[in-house]
Amino acid sequence: MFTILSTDPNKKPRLVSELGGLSHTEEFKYSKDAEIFGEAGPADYIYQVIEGAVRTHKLLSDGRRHIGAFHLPGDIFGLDNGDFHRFTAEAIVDTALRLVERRILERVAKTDPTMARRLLTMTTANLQHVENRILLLGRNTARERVAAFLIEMNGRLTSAGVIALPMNRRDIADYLGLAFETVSREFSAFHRKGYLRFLDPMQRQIIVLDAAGLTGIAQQTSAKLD
Amino acid sequence: MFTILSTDPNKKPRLVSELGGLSHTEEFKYSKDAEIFGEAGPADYIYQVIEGAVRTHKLLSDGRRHIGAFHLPGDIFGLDNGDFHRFTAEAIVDTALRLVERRILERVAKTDPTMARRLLTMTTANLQHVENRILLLGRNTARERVAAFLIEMNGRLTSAGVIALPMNRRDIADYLGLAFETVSREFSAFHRKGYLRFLDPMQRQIIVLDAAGLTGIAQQTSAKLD
DNA sequence: CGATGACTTGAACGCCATCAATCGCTGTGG
DNA sequence: CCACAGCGATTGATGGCGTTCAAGTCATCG
Repeated sequence: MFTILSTDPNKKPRLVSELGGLSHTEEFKYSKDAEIFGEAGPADYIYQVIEGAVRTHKLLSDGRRHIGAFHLPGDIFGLDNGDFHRFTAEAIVDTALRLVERRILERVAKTDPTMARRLLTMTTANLQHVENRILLLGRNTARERVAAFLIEMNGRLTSAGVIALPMNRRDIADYLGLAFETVSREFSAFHRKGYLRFLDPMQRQIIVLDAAGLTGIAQQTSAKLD
Repeated sequence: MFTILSTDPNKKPRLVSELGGLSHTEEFKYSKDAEIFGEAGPADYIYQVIEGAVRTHKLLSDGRRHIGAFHLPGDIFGLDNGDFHRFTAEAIVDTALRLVERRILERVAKTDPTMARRLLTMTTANLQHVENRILLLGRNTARERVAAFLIEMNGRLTSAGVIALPMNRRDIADYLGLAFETVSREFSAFHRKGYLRFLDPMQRQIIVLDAAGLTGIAQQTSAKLD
């Protein structure tokens, strides 16, 4: 499932610094589609993406899937503030993660209000992300949702002006509460309008030619999804 | 807008006890539709409902309204963990609230990890509520949403077996992401099926005759909305 | 008693899900 | 090395659910 990589503490120290210079971080690698933790499983660690991408999801009783979030390099996830995870986490592509034991955080937070403050800040950021997504899912059309998604990704994983989507259309659909065909159709529509250019045949490498156009469509409900 | 009522610290002490025996709580009364605080206004207080009901909402640029939550007697709201509120809060009916100054909480939390822990717990509860609502709004039909709403309210504001809804159909619609006519139609459908009985002509006093039936419709996405 | 607001109900349209066909790329085994 | 299977994506056709527009009822209030 995963293999120990290293315990190098300063390859990408954002997590460590944000969480107060903790030692005892470990690195693991997960191959594509590997499960990182399961819904209702014990929440023993929190995670930071070093390389790759992660999706967290819930399965509904009728088989439908809800993707709660995509986690990209630098992002921290798995902080559920409970003994059990509320989502399942999987690697979207081959992924390297840094792990921190949750009980260490808990222990530190018990006596250190600064650490407690950091945990609260992270949870609040999480809450705001989810509140924004409620607006999107509750009130917006398919076109608006896809536009908002593209804007979000344009801000989060663009390198050299190119969005390199790690996830497939179905993942996006389950994130936006749409059928994957609808996502595909809206991508095509934006392409036809000249808002997007595709670089590869699978159309996951995307250049946003008209960000203002997309923003105009995504409108009100704020594109600040993280 | 509002009037000072009293500073009696032990009329409904849940907030006080949960937040660690703070003094300096005050009571205020708000009349129907009065604004308690505005979106992006300074978050100087947190609030507990003593009597009545409160809705928190956001307005979108095109006039659509999203209701984030209903707050009923005993509920605490306004804890945004930032300097500004992310929602507007209004009294749905004549309402009495207890107020606690946020800077007092902040000061206490700065040195007391237990208080910090309580704030985190409340924020996490908030987060879970919102996550459940995302499932509802992202993936469920109108029928399922209304059923889930009725189950939620049946758990939260039933007295003597009767749900006495303080909010109108439009409020419910904006909470569930539906048109108010659709809410009305689903209420009627449940009534026809024998799941509900209405006690008043405006049909806000409701007896749930078949909770299992409603639960069966609300299904998977968990009815535990608080 | 006319006006207003809350709610219900009907009719028609439109968005999006569903079902289905097709295309292109990738990888695998004969 | 090529045929074929399988996956990801696009595109088309169709139908249903929920919105929108509209009318009508009932209760409350000035």
